[in-house]
Amino acid sequence: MRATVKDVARLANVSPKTVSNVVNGTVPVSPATRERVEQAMAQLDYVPNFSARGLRNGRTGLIALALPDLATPFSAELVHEIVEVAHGERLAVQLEETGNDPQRELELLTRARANLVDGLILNPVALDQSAVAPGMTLPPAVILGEVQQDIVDGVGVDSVGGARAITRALAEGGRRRIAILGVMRHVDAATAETRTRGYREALAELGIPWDPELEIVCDEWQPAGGAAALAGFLETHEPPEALFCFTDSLAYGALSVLAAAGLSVPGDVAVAGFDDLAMSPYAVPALTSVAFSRRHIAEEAVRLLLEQIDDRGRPPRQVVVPFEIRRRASTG
Amino acid sequence: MRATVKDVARLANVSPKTVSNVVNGTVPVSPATRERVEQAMAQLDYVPNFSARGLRNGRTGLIALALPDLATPFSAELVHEIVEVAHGERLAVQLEETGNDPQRELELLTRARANLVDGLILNPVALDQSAVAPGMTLPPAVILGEVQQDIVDGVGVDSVGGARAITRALAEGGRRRIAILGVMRHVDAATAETRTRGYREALAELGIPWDPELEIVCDEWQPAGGAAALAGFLETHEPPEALFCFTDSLAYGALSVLAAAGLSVPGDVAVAGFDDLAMSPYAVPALTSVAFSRRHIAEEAVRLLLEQIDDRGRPPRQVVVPFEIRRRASTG
DNA sequence: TTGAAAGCGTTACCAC
DNA sequence: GTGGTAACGCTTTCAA
Repeated sequence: MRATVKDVARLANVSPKTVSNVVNGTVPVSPATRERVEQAMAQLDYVPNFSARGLRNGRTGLIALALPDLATPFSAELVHEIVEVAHGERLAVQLEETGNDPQRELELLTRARANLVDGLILNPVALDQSAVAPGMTLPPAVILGEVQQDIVDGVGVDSVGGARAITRALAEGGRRRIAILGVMRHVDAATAETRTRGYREALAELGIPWDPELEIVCDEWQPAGGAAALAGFLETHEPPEALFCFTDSLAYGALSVLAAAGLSVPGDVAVAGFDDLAMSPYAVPALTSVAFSRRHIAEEAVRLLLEQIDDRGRPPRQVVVPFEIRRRASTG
Repeated sequence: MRATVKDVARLANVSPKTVSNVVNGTVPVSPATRERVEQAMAQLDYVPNFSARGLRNGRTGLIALALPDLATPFSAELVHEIVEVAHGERLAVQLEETGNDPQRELELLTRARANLVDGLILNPVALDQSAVAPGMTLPPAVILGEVQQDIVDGVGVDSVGGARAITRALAEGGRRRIAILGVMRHVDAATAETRTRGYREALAELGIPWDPELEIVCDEWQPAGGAAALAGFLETHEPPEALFCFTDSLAYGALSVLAAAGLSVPGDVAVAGFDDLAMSPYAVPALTSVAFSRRHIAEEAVRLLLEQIDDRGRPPRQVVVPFEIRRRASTG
């Protein structure tokens, strides 16, 4: 059986309260007592019971991270940073997968495993504003991605700006037939919308007429989905001069299809992505992308969450992290 | 303030125990009572307090998953499957990152956050047998990867067999100068050792003399590490006819370097990996790899863990999941 | 600076 | 089938 505060207290000849004081370090304890208690803890291999602590003071030291698809490289990079940052704040991270299901997203946000986790970092895909009624009491939560919920804290990239900048970068070599890959039809995805908007704004600024044919639909933002969508496009259309893929994962699929079709990148088609995944410099050819710091996002998200936990009802706040274009071989 | 069993009981005119019975469904409850209680729960938006439940019955419904590096695509695929399988067993997953630190691995395994999680799935890199003394009482734990701990449950692939099979596959076209990428020098990594062993066994079977020069050292199993190691090799050696990379991530780095060096794959060098990541079919060229089911691993790991939780002290068990060679363009 | 007692929300045990 | 009571391990009063 595992040792409890009582066991430690008995062995150290103190009261349970004193043991607690030593463990938590809030109240000063005399060095001699502290020494005795610490020795007793070591001897009994004492580990605090987090359930009991959580029950007593309403905090578990656990936060939940909910992402639509955990299997992607992007999720991995984000999870990694959030776990690391949370660890630095002595928080553990519990993982949830929402699978693009708005119902599941909403459920987490409202009911939550409300009493197991202190707060929630959520990357919703299809959660729309109206779902969260203003009256509801929400758990401390931070939304990742496009800012659409002004009721909750949010952290996101400037998707419109990034899309505009990368579209302009693709146009630099004089290319004007610029396509995008990743427009969503069946899902109401804010990220796809904002990136489309940035693309269109760039076209307007460049004086390039908008051609709806060049907005390639792809509901699955994975290499397989991107490959299938682009392959379908090439069956009925001339290749574009440039292609902006809404994520690097989509771009990998695109590069694969272009290589198979005997089209050279960037000779025939310049290709760019968004996210700048860790492996994008090692794509063939190395992929130009819109980069932003996952660490930065993680830090802001955890910080905002802790602020909310400490001060419920503080007004919601939005943070936008900056992006940067990384030019590599895929755009020449 | 959040509703408790007492609030629900009062509203439904029953005792707290009855509410508990309804929630847990172990003891039969009359339909009428059940109806009243469920209505009261809905009305009060009742959510059970997991800390209290955990304190009371010694189970939290949380398991920990500890991986060396969460940022890799492989981790993402594994995490995804384990979270899904655990979810099916009504378990939540808490994530830990060990960063190849044996100290951290050992700490998790022995002390653990012992009272917050019911069990632990651990993918150790450098944990050696001797670290875990036979006398220690360990929490329920399952080790992922090479079977080296016969004190604990384990789930792994047949790394030796996979490495041998892929080496033989690389030799099929008559190639005899076959190199490997991913041998570890600074880390005592079981996976690297077993894959090296499989490679050497295949060479012996094929009658190909062993050349230590062709065992390329690379301590970092990422595209960047693989690229750097292979680039260094090519500076002082002729290119091999075939290259077995110990993971697909390493292979991505290798493909990138070979393309930059103007070497064709598979024309000049056939390349194969291990893991068969989701994006490997979309590498340029599509990557041949040793495949195994992450889902299978997840199912076995969670199953073994649950068995242990239900029956502490049952003798440790080892599971080996099968592999399969997936031939793609990178080997012709 | 330390001790005693109460209570967090839940469920197991035992009565009815 | 249902209700009381006690206990899980911890921390927060309040006293000394």
